[in-house]
Order: sequence, then C-alpha cells, then structure tokens
Amino acid sequence: MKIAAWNVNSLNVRLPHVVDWLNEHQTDVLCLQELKQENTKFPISALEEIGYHAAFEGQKTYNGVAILSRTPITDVSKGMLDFPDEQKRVIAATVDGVRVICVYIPNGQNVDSDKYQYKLKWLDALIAYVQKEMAQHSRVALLGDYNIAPADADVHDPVLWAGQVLCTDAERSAFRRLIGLGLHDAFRLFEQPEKSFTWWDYRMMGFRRNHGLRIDHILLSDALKSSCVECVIDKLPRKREQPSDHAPVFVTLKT
DNA sequence: ATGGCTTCATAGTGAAGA
Repeated sequence: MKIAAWNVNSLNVRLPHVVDWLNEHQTDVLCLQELKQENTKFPISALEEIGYHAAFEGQKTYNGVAILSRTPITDVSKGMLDFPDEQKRVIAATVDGVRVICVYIPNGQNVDSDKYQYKLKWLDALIAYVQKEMAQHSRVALLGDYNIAPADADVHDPVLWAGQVLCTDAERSAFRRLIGLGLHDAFRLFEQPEKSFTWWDYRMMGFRRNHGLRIDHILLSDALKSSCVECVIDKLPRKREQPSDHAPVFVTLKT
C-alpha cells in the first residue's frame, strides 16, 4: 500500500500534474493540501475517471485539503472538533483499515505575526486531536504539509534559517510532541540522501540550487512503522513546467 | 537584502505563501 502527501498549491492549476502522477505511481492514497478552491470546483469526475474516490474540504483562495483513494473512503471527519476554525486544514478518513489524517499546518508567516501565534495554538489543538484519534485507532498515518523543518538536517542553510518561522524551537518542540504520542517520522526510518527537501522557493532558482526545506512529512504509528519499507520524496514533478513549490512524499507499507 | 516567484481576487495592486 502506497500513501502519499502533496501540497499542490492550487488544484485548479495542478490537476494535470496530479492526474499524471497518480497514473504513473498507482498510489493507493494521496493526501492533498492547498487546494485553493471551493468544494463546488473540486474535480471529482476527473479523479473518478482514473479510478479514485475522494473526500475533500476546500474554501475559496486559501487552504483546502483532500484525501484521494483507490478503495472506498469511510468515516470522513473534517476539521478538529474541539478547535473550530474557518480555515480548512484538516480532513481524516479510514482507508483499508488505516486512519489517514491529512493536515495543512499554518505557515505562521514570521515570529512576530499573529499568524505565528495562531500556528502555535493550532499545533496544540492538533496534538490533542491526534492523541484522541490514536486512542481509537492503532494504524494511524498523519501526513501533509507541516510547515515545520524538524531539524537542521532538514534545512539547506541552518544558519540563515535559525530562529525563523518553520525552524523555531516552539515549532520543533510541537513536532517532537507529536512524535511523543507514539508516531515516527517515516522519512528518518531509512538512510536518505543528504539535503533532502520537499519544498523549494520559486524565487532565486531555489530548486536548481537545492535551496529547500523538508517540511512535508508522513508520521506513522507503531503498527504502521513495522510495515513501512520505504519513504521517498519524488522530485520529478518539481522539475516540470509550472510546478507546485512542494514535491510529493510517499511511503510504501508491506501488507 | 524584505526583493526575488506564483497564485488568487481583481481589474490597481495587494495578500499570502515559506
């Protein structure tokens, strides 16, 4: 079973990339972030045509999350019950016995911003939410755009980024608290190339110079960790014309 | 260096992303 996450930075614009990628990889589950479209615009028939079911929660202009799956999706839940939020950033569902939680964690903009305070509160809510989900499910995958680079190894220039949003102690501590719930960073279960990233700035030839960050993650519960045989960042879509600034990341679970 | 790209909402530029 393959489970993937990809911030597509507008599903309107990126639908051809998503369709091509699904056709190429036959991924079982794909979690999308930053749809940037209302639910009425969601391209359900294009995805059904290539064999995918979908659960989605979008909004105009910003945010928006979806779970695509080749097998039926059940027990869909949108948002976090104890944290009412206008911003559509969470969708969870059960697929083939796996509780899939798709998240688009706030960016935070900069440490002096209200958005940073919102991000920290949001992360507190997420930790409580995931704790509850894990009490009810043993096979849990928490994946998406975290907007957190967990360690300096996940940053192209740790000195430049020191103390900046995405790399602050408070954000990294929230990431460790998620791990503390009994989750594992799938990417770090395996040997990986140095300077592996999932996001590169559009500006200043960020991708060509590999000026990136690893901020998109797949966290797995113990039960899924033991069946995980690989975790891969696929940089190919980032090399295409008009790419998302994020690359997809996926895990393969042995059944 | 506060820009640099890209997208969206808009019909000028401005906000937001990371």
